[in-house]
Amino acid sequence: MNVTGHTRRPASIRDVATAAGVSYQTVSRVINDHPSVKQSTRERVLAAIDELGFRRNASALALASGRSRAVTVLTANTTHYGYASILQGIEEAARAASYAVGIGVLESADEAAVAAEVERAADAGGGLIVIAYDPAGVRALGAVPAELPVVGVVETPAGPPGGDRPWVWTDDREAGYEATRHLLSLGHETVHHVAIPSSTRRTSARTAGWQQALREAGAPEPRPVQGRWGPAGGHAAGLGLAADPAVTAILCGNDDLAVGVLRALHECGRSVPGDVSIAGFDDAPHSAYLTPSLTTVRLDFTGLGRAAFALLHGVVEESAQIAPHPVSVPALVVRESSGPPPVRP
Amino acid sequence: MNVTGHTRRPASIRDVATAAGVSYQTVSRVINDHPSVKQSTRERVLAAIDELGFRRNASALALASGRSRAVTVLTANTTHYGYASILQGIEEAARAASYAVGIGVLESADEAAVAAEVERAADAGGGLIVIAYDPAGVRALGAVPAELPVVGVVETPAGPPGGDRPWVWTDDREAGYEATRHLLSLGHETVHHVAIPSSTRRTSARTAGWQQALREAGAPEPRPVQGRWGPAGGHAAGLGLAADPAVTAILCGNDDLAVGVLRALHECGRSVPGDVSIAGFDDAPHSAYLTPSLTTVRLDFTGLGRAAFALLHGVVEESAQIAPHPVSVPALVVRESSGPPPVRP
DNA sequence: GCGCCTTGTGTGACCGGTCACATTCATGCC
DNA sequence: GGCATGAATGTGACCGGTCACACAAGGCGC
Repeated sequence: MNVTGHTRRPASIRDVATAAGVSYQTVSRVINDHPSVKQSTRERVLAAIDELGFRRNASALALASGRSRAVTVLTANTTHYGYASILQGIEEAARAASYAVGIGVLESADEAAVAAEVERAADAGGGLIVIAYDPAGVRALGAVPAELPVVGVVETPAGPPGGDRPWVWTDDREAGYEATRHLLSLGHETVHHVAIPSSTRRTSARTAGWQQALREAGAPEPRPVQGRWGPAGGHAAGLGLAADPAVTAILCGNDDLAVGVLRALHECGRSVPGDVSIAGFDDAPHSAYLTPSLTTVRLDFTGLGRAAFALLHGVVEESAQIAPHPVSVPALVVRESSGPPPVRP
Repeated sequence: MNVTGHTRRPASIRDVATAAGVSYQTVSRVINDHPSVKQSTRERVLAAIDELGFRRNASALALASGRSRAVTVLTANTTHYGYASILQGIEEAARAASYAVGIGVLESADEAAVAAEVERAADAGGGLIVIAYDPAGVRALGAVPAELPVVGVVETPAGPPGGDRPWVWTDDREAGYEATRHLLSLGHETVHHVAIPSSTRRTSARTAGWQQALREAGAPEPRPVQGRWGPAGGHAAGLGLAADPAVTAILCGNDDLAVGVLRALHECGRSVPGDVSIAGFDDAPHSAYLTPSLTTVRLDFTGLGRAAFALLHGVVEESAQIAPHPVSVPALVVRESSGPPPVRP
């Protein structure tokens, strides 16, 4: 609450200049740490800056200098663990490079809605990072005008999504493969699968890895159950699988789904891992503390976010280029929820 | 990929103007939907805009018009359910008002670090929303220069945090009170408490509500166990409580902590709710699907975020003012994890 | 004692928009 | 027919910075 009551407009460098008895250019030199300013002058200007509460106008800076030092993240979700962690990684790296971080949520995968959101993000200026793990994200990545600097966080590097845009990725296919191999190695005849909503109309990379492992092992390939996001989706899908006594192992598209599946099995009186083994993806913070604790595949989302920013930074600043490769190998974490199948009667 | 190879600077309204054979002001009128532009002219300009891929420069717009239509959210965390949900609510409301949303993470509560982050956020222009649920956030709210438009999302409206800034809040104290009353009403002699890290040096509002309920009921007041964030913190705290046979009811500062406490009790062979009852806060998505499902207090974080933005919007645009009151009443959700205490031998 | 470089400072144009005002032309009214 | 009115468009200044360049004063070599 200032005493004057009405909000006066903030001080500009010219205000500071007159207050300090110098030209605006000298003020500009001071705030930019230009060497050739006399010490006494510098102090006078700094005093004026402090007194007037001068704050450099970001818009004017961006307009005049051309560089915006901003990145906007487009994502379909901000609350799911994986998405939130990627965002966190991006923010970390951006902060270190003193970039501003903006977010835009793709609430619907609808063509027009996505286009509008991309437009908004583009208007914000600066670079773009699009999390293209789902249809909305993939569509958004495709809708980004060609002249804008953009990096995609994608599920699979090959294939149409992303076009010729730079991208980063985690090896979700490998993760799915590893997890499935683990379950098969315990003696399960096959592994059922509750899939996350996929980025393409076909199947997610995780699902593809699962399929590959089954095929290599010569195991039967049950049809994957399409889950919605979140524990509720897992629960719904799990109720169906729990009713089938032939199901002894379930690979869940992420840990959230796994929570729902665990609950569904519990409700149907099937024990984990006694009757059914469960594995998830992501190693969310609570997964280790569930009962039973969850076997899962850990993916370095935060590192992925950092890599995405680093890549964008390289593109925008046209300096060091970073090779777009998987930033980390997925790590299988075996816990209580997976074990050998029940002995056949 | 444009054929020229080198990135040419984006088209401005003057480029569009010459291409369409009109003045730059006419272009400005077209992009602002000014009524008095001849239909044929408008079409000509729109065609030129389309052809040149013109995009209105956000910085120039903000600089010239004064209005920035941006809000920066300062928060200590983006992944915890409550924080993430508030952010989601803010984004939703901001998107509806076509505001850009920026985020700044307060990684440390250290005075200098917080000040630097506030500075960065202020530089970004536009309004600020500070989530002041923790020491870093409270400190940040206090460090915001007086002349900047800011709204705090606070734990308790009274008291020093926030100063005379506008704020929104959820009635965490009431939530703590309700949950404790519920547990007492089941017949527990008293309720133990694992607290979330508090916003002040004293106790969180949730803890205060718990205390009040115990006092009113004349129940003994055990010292609250200070937990860190997340399931790991809950687990550590839970191991201590699980060892004490006198403990029959535990109120956890949030659902994440509750997951850890549940696990700790399980490891110590104490059943829930048979031996010990558990309640949490927040009603996180997975809480309903845990085994046992978690009794908790639901708080409308998304609505809180929307309200925070609405308030800021009112402050910035100096139009409709919204009364800063609790946006929703906390709702107790009773599930499997709470029940009567075990019968004394 | 003159030119020359260095240090310190100021001036004008510019970034890409908006705003206030001026101008042109067609129309309606008396 | 003269004039006010309104629609359609253009001109100049301005927002708050940066950049390129000009310029004054002092130190140094010759």
